[in-house]
Amino acid sequence: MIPERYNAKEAEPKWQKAWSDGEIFRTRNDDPRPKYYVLEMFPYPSGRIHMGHVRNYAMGDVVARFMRAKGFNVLHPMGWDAFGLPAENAARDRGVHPGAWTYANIDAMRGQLQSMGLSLDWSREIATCDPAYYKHQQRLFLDFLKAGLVDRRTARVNWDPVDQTVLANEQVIDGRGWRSGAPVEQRELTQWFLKITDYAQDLLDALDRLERWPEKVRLMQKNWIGRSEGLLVRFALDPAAAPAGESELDIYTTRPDTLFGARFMAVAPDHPLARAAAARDPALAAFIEECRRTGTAAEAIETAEKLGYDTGIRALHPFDPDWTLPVYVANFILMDYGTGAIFGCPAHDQRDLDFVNKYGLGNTPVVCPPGADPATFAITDTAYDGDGRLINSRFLDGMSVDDAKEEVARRLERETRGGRPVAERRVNFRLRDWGISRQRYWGCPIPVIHCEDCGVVPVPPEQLPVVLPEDVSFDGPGNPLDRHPTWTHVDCPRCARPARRETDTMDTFVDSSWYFARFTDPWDAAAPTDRRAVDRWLPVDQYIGGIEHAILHLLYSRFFTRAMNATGHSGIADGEPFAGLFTQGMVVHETYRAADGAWLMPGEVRIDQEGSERRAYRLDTGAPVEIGSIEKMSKSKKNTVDPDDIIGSYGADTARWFMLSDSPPERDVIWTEEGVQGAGRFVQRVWRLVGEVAAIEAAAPSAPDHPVRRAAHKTLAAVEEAIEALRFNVAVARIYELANAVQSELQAARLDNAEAANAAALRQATELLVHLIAPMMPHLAEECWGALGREGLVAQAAWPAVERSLLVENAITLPVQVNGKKRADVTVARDADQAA
RNA sequence: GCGGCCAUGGCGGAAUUGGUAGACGCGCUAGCUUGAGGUGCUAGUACUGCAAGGUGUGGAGGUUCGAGUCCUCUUGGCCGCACCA
Repeated sequence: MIPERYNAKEAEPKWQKAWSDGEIFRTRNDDPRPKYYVLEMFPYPSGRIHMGHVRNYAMGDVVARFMRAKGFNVLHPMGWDAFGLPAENAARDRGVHPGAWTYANIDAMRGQLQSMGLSLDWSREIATCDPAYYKHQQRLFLDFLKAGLVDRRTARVNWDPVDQTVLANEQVIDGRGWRSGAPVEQRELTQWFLKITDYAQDLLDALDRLERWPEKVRLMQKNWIGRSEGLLVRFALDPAAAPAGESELDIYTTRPDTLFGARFMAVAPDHPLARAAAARDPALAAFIEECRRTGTAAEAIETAEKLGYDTGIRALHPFDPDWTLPVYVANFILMDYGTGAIFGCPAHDQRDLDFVNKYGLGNTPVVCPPGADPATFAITDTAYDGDGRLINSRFLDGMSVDDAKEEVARRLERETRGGRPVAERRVNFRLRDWGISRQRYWGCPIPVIHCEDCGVVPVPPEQLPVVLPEDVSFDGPGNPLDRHPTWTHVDCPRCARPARRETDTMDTFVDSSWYFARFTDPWDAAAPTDRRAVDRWLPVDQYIGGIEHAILHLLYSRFFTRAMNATGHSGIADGEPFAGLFTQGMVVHETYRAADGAWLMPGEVRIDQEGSERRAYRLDTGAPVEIGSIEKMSKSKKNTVDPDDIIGSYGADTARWFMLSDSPPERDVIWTEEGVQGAGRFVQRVWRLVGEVAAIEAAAPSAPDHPVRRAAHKTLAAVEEAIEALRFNVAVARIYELANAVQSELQAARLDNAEAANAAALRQATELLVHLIAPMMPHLAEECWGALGREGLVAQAAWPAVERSLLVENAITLPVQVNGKKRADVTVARDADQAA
């Protein structure tokens, strides 16, 4: 006897236990079936999962369960991106050790994920803060060091004054720290770098081959790598005014064609020539100091005037030694792009034009736009950067921009000064090396030792891991490791004399740059990876996560797999970690605001539908509440919904189903109470249908081409296609259609007094329906599977095969159009040969 | 400023990729049923019109027998980068 209502609260833990007891999601590396690796970005253990996680993991689980049913050996693991600053903040604010805080959070979140019924192989669980994990990361670091992929150098770095740490360029957003939001300062520090620029060209080229990546992400990475082709030109300096030892100024330009439009030279405030000149000119030194203070914040840059200081140094034009150009130090020249120096051509570069207009240096147009009169063409406030014919440029006159570029390059390449060519063609990248030093405690220690005599000495591999000390205090500012009384003191592995441990830890993005590789054999204690496992499993076939990692994590990981290939830790084809990438949209929700302006949580308001009007009232006082805009769920706007509450009241299947329905997965999904209720109604409707179908006696075999069988197989084909394309909302809609078809047929059958052929067809269609919902609502599917009298677990059942013959209609209805308007339908019988 | 994406009913969206626009869900309307745990069922729901019909995928053109889909221009919204020489 089947109870009337489906009880998710009882059913879900029951099936979760059945899956777990049967170890049916445990993946073996020696399984001979074709592999499929599906991975969702692992979470930071903040303490609670949020709806974004539910959406992300629901999608991944559909793919995992579907591919498993399709006969693949599916790897679907989960872990924790467990190092990071919030743990230290918790330690400081609440006096709990970062490790204890982190592991408590992991335990809580693991329980939440398990309540979602995800088909994860928990035996492969890893946490990046576990010495058993970061030990291997330290090993990778040492091997990268040996291979020349690590650099230690003094560099001007982004310093976050609030978090008291260095940030990578990628972690500075609009001139502010990505976590603290504080304006970033520039500081000179000795830092560890991973030489991602070694792979700039390859990282760029391979993007074109990542066909299953969103175009948007590929483009963002392309722009971030920022390749340009140009000319490095060595300008001679007028010896009369040059500082001692300085005879040349190297500039990089992508517009050598405009060389005859040059009006000035400019160098960055940090440029060696600027420093040399400042040494003999206190006013210049003061100007440079002023530039430094302006900072790099977006607002500062936008409002900043172009400022320059004439050093008195003069550069000689490469085509005319009698033509001298003043050398300025200018605040808008970046030291870390090109050579940190430019030649200014005001007529064809807006920044240069702004600059000359301020300092009265004038301009000479050298490119005449098509249609303009070369005799009268003049530039005043707007630089012209388009195509055209060269003018005022001696031997270049009349040439196109491209021809002129080529001509200048050809001539200057041939000329030499001091045994070197005056110019060289250069490919330049915007991408900088990845600074990984962080002055924090809760991160992976960089495994090197500083010895006064031997310099920087790597920790011998057999001494790994360098484990974080437990007894640290978070009272003072800066890095607690620096203040540790004993941990820093260590003997030099080379000369055995007292030495000092490196106290910088690695950027947490290092941790997440190879975890997907570790999942392939997380038990290996001897090495970061087992070559057979990692080469077999990687690349990840389908990676799913948020667009916010379009550059940071996804670029670093692409670098890491290349570096691992180079150091023998992997042999991944093309060096690419993720063959397929999907970036899912956010979960958004209405906001509610009380009369006093305070935000209210969804649980604090009651929504009334008054005709077509929706009105909100406070639950406690009944006072009217303003319904605000729909925004990303956030604590500050209080428009969050707790997954625990939803799973507790509706069940995980309802939450999963709603997350997958409604919006296309790459777009934002609006979480609504009505929508969840709709999903909950469907759960009950499926259960009722299954119950009624199961109760009907199927006396005779089904007519093979019964309409409901036809509908079921059409749906099967459509859902399969939709899941493969990750179009879960379409798959959901097709399943609704099938449920409607089954329900109609059931009613028809009841009216016919349960005609036998219908009953068998109905049963088959209903079984297909259960197969179809299984990847999305796995618990309900198991319950229905049993109710239909099927043995075993639907989670282990093979995906049904589409009967192709049922997809072809015997009769075709054709619209008859006249002048593009439908005027009639004509139904014709399909040719029997074609129908087969 | 540069680059990209998007635009379809009251809402989220679908459209076999150039072939009946609005599937499916939400909401709403009417009726029946149920009556204490998120009911169920039936019918309707792009706009306009009593109807036949007409109009309709942000706007304007174009290609085509046929355009939500392709091309050109344009408007609005969202996102990324941004003194990159």
